Amino acid sequence: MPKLIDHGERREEIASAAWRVILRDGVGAASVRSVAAEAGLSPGSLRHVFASQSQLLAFAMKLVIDRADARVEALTLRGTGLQSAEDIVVELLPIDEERVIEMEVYLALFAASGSDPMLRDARHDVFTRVRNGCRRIIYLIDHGQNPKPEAEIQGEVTALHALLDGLAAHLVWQPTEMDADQARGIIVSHLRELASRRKND
Amino acid sequence: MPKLIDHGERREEIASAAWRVILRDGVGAASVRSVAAEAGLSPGSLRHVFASQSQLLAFAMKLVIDRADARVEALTLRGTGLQSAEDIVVELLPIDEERVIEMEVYLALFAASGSDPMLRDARHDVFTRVRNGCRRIIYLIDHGQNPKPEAEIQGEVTALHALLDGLAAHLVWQPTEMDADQARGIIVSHLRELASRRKND
DNA sequence: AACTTGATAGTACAATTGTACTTTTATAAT
DNA sequence: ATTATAAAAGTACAATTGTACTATCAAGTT
Repeated sequence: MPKLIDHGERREEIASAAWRVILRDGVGAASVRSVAAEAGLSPGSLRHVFASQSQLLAFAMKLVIDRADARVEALTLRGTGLQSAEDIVVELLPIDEERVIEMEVYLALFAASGSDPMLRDARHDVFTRVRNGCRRIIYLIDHGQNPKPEAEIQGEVTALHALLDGLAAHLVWQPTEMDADQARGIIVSHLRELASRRKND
Repeated sequence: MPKLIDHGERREEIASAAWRVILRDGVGAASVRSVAAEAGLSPGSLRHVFASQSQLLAFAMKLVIDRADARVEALTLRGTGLQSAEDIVVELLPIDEERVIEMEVYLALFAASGSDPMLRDARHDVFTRVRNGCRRIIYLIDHGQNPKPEAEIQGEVTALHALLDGLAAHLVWQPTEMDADQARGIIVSHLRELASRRKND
């Protein structure tokens, strides 16, 4: 029997090396060679784990959401639905360096996914998971209220998702014009207005 | 004296060829050669007009906003501030094919601008122009109301801008999950709530 | 008609890319 | 100790890249 390697772990190592390259030099520079060098591997070794560049980048994209999911799951939720919703949403914003890195990679790969079938699949998967997170948040706010028609809930989920991604994009791409406190304030007041509107009707 | 060419017009021709390439094959495929071929020119000719690839892509990015600006300027504004604001915002959303194309190019270049100095400048310029458009919209809604503290207006401008870009991104990247009517509805109800909140206090 | 000069075409080159392939190394079962 | 085999390294190759360069074309001034 030969040497055996934990493929899952190795994949994460390589993907995080890809993150570093994307952060430093952009998606365009994330070639098989440069990522392999960043990970301290030979291109041949990398190819042993990821059969193609698309696979590598798709994995790197999904890893972003895995990490965010893990952080949200680890949250101990506070009292009211609104408070918990705020905690979750804030966790999804790129408010510290670690989260900025993740978000930058997320957006770069999203925008670069173009027509590559593998990246398109990953993009759709990631989009759906974030959308579901937004749905959970809206349900949390709804908790204890009169149930609303599904169509209205859909609209609110969609709006929250768009606002969240827009804020994230601005935080990453124009940090001089948007800072974490501002973004947090916008999201929190959006949720509060939503909750108070619910109470009033 | 030799043949003289309208450089401005030629630049727009080449930039729109670049748009087509970016749409068809993604930003990564927008090489000097492929864009030249799409425009029916030789790479040498293209280089005569754009000294580098960065210049070409930066120009292509700014052209998107020039077009959108022109459309907004051409609008004959309707009655109340709120109605006009709605007209403008809707004009900025990618609701038909022409606008989808523009937005796709806008986002692709935005995300690819990474650390290229020329693209960074163009990105900042474009961001500022959209931000100013949002400011104009908020002022339109404010029109005739009690003037609000500047800080509050800033927050509303920032939020509107983020929501707008987020909706645009989803329309372009996940058209199956977000359609033009939905996006328009979200933006319009956002503006209406904003206006009614103004009236109440 | 000759010429000047911008516009265009074409070619060349070094660098980098994704992928395929072969060789070497290391480890666990026999 | 031998061996089977996964992992890693290394090499090769065709294709594409940005840019530089030279040659050709065309138009308007003289």
